[in-house]
Amino acid sequence: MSRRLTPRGEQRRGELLAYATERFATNGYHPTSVAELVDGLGVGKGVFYWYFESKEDLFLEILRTGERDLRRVQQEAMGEETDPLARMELAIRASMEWWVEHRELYVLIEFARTEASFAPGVRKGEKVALEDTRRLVQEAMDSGTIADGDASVVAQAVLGVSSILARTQLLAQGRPAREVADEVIDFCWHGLVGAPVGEAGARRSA
Amino acid sequence: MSRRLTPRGEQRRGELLAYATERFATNGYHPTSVAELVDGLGVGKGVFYWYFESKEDLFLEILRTGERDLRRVQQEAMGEETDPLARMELAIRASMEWWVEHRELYVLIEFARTEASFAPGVRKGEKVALEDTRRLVQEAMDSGTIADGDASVVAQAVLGVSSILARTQLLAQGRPAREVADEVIDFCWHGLVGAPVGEAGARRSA
DNA sequence: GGTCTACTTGACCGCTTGGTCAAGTACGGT
DNA sequence: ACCGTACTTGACCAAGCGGTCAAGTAGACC
Repeated sequence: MSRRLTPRGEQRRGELLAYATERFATNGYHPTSVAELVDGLGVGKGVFYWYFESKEDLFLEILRTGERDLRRVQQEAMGEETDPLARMELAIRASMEWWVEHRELYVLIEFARTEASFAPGVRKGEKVALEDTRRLVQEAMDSGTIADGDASVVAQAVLGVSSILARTQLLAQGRPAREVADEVIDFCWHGLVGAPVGEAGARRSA
Repeated sequence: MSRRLTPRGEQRRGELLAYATERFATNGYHPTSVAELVDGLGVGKGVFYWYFESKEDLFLEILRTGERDLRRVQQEAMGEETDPLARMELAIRASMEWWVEHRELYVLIEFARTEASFAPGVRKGEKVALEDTRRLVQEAMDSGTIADGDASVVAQAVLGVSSILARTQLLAQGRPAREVADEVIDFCWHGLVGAPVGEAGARRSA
């Protein structure tokens, strides 16, 4: 849309984004109508189309800002750390904290991947996340910290474990971010058979 | 619906299921209308409602039969094997072969998880899969093959790695099921740091 | 007080949707 | 040849959809 907004307008836009995020996440994108959104906020329909070009535009906006914010948080968390595995751990921990605060986004991204009109955007975002991770894995392989292999596949596996434990442990079971992050790292670092699998899933080596 | 079908009817029903699966997977559930389905098959709309109570009913049928079939294939693959880790490996390999033949189902299950009306069904199916896996992990922990920990979390992680590598390597990249299964097992067994991570991702210990 | 622009209203529109049904057709059994 | 039932047709429907817009309101700045 790219419209100049006054502070008041900015706030309305924020209300729409927040409410739509919640409705889309709990009811689904398609079953949630624009009418439902404006009624829920007690405003006229024109308000919606003042701030967004279309329902699809709104959804893309939610997706884009979410992905951007997560990446920002991860980069910030890694800070000045130079060791690749340590960087990865920091990013994973930060991600878990982030998901707790943005739980609705999980299901929205999952949905977006299943629809032809949104999938390309999601894939682009995931490509970035994969590349970020792949680079760290490759570095760790080069320095001999972890065994050689296909860095891309390994990175994908790490993302998979993070993703599924975020969904099932963090979001569904409501377990603390800290604990879940411990478990992600524990499993990714040592697997099932490998060395020190801490009983509480909390001890790591690196 | 539970209607008695002649062989001819059975075939029509199969056509509808197959075509709908393909359309839903590539175009999305909501954007694909019943009209599009019957037009695509060149039949009248009444045909659809002769075989299915509703569009939702059709979708649930696709989901249910898919999940049932995958589980059947896994159980068959494990056969008489008794070692828990070996059973797990057999199930993972069988799953990969299965996904190649039923690639459309992946995205359908993902979508179903995001919609209030379908999510409970999916969760039930996933609970079964998790319990199957958890039991194997627990057995392996009890026998000392793998280190102690929360079997449920570890099982979930294994499912996560299988799932994401199935999606990205097998379905998106089109790599052979055999190779992808190797990589799942390699990562799950040893993680990043743990012992023998084969260069080709193909050597395992157990 | 006037004016300009950011914002808001809600009736309205064209269109599509999932679903129905009275009427017909194909076909196996006798 | 005829009957019964499994199947097929497609016009039809109410409801809901995303989106528009002419008209109005509010508040910041002069």
